[in-house]
Amino acid sequence: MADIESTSYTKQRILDAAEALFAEKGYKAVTVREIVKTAGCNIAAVNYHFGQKRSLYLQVFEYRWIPRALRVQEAFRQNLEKSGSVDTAGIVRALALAFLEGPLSEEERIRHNQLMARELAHPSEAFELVVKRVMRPFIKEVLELLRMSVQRPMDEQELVLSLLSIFSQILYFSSARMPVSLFTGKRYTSGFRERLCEHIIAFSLRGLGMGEEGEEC
Amino acid sequence: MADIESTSYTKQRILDAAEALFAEKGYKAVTVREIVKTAGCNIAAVNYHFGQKRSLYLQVFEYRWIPRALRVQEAFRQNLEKSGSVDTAGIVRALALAFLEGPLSEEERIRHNQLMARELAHPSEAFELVVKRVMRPFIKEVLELLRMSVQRPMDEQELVLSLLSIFSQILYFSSARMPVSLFTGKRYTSGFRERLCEHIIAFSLRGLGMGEEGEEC
DNA sequence: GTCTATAGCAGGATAGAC
DNA sequence: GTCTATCCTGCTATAGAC
Repeated sequence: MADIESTSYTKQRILDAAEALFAEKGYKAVTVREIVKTAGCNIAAVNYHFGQKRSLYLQVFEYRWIPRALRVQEAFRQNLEKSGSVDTAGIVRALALAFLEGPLSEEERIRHNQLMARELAHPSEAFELVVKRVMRPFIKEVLELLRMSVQRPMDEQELVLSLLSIFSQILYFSSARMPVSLFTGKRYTSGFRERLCEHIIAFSLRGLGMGEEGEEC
Repeated sequence: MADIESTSYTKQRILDAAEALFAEKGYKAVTVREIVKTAGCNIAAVNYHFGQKRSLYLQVFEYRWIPRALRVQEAFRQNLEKSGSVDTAGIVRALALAFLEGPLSEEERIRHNQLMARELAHPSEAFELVVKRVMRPFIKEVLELLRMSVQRPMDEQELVLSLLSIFSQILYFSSARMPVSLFTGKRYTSGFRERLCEHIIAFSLRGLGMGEEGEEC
């Protein structure tokens, strides 16, 4: 991540274009021609910088997705620190805020979550990388925090499943925007996003068996 | 749906093969050649029966996905009837059971949910059809039931969002099997599926603000 | 490091025999 | 209604000039 920033500007443009297109349409549905057209360069540039389409896809994760995921994790830690007390409510709120309002622009967040939703549904080599470098350490970290804070008796498996329930909502509400808009009758304005965030926090906290506590965003 | 059963056997085989492949790989990633190879027929048969690839995709929804979704809805109603009292716990349980253990074979259910997950992430004309004929009426039906049964004061929007939270978990736990297995350390045996089902029911019931009630599957 | 040109192949779709 | 044979487009990937 340090050296890639010093490399060719064209390479950066290709990575950006590729990520946006892969997120929107999926690997197979995107053509290299489309990518270079968006990036404003020639088709041979992809081969020069990445060798082949597949390795471009993997490097999108390596140099774009993973660093961004680490920024989200860092935001979670900062949210937690700001909230002072490390209780369950604080953890869930810090999680939801980091993933739904966090350090990413709205566009970046959609791209980020869609790319992940695609890998979840159809894991590839990229997924292994993400599990190892991002998900496994983060899940471990959050589980440890939750384990200490949760009051109600709860075995390890229930804790893991509850965390996955929380992630499932975060992913759903940020990936499946169309059905959410359809059934709530609301467009994704910033006010509505805050409302969604509050809902996920409240629903999940109760789901974890914590009564109502702080409710402001 | 009545007349399609009387049509050519080849047409049925193509629909079956196409659905399985579209669910697994997505529209663009599947080739017509692959479909006819799986269906054991010739490539010209697709053109004869469906005109073009796109309309084959749409007819998969028309003649396979939608009828199956209606069977799941019917299972929900029967679950509800069996449970006797129409309280919130009964509704949530009937929902989760219909979608996660319901009338579909394990294979059918994965296919069904993956196809939906794909449409959610990238809605096409098929999604409009599904919204109109399946989702909108069903959401309306379940919302009405919930509205009558929920005790705690809850506005209409909160009710809709809570229902979506429940669906998000159902979809996640049946589509994202790999990460779920990874982080729980469990394979998707029938015992584990029951455990997941119980988790979703318990988490969602608490999420809706109902305390613990019946807990057997 | 970026381009043009092109090889080589796989895809969707169709014509026409049976 | 199902087949074989074929058209043509658009894809990835590379060779080679600049």
